[in-house]
Amino acid sequence: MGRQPCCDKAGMRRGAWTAEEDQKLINFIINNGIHCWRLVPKLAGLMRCGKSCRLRWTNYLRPDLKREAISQEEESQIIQLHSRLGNRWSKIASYFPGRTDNEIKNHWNTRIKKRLNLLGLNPATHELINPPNASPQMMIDMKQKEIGVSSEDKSGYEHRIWMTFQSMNAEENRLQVNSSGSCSSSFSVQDSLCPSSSKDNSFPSSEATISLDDLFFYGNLL
DNA sequence: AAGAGTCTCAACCGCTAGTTT
DNA sequence: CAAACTAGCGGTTGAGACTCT
Repeated sequence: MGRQPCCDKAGMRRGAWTAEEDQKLINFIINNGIHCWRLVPKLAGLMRCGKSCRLRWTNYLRPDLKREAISQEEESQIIQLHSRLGNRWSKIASYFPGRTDNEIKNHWNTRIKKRLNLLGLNPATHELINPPNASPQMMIDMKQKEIGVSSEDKSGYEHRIWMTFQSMNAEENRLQVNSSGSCSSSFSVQDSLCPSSSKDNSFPSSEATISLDDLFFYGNLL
């Protein structure tokens, strides 16, 4: 025989929490702390299951939660972390004090994911999906490491996407594209390190536009 | 003004790893 | 050791808000 069930599901309230329920939960946790979620609803006088109380507290009532919208910097960080960690939302959230895994997951699913799709990027892998007119050479010579999309708004805030590549024979490079399609690259690969098979033997140089012109097309879509 | 379509996000569901009996 | 539970996680849903026509 195992332990007692956490709650009797019959008679439990579900759905949106009322202000009164919130206050009961806050008061209880402030006065007693959190020891066992199973007992919280009973002791706090709530007709909710412990799981529901835990979720309400961690995602909404905790006093250390940030209330403001996710910033552009945070969004960039989320994209970078997601490229490394995948959908491990709690792990990603641990890098953002005051943010919850649910909040970051929602932001990803409703905004970032959509934008990556628009850019022709696979949100799961962050890699380009069939870029139009992509140079096969680029795909061979360059291994995409990370890609990010800065947020934009309707008040004319600059759209910006960036990609970090690891050239097969060279150091890491970073390239940024803004919404107008112009490019500010920071390639710093020396000629001697360039693959001999590249078109002009100077690929990718700081002047190289390579076939990332294709990428500018995406920039204009933002 | 109103109906339809879209978006947001709080809350729930189902699963898993670890714990307790 | 097995059964049953807890806490936490990621996926999904749906009500309400918002936007468009």
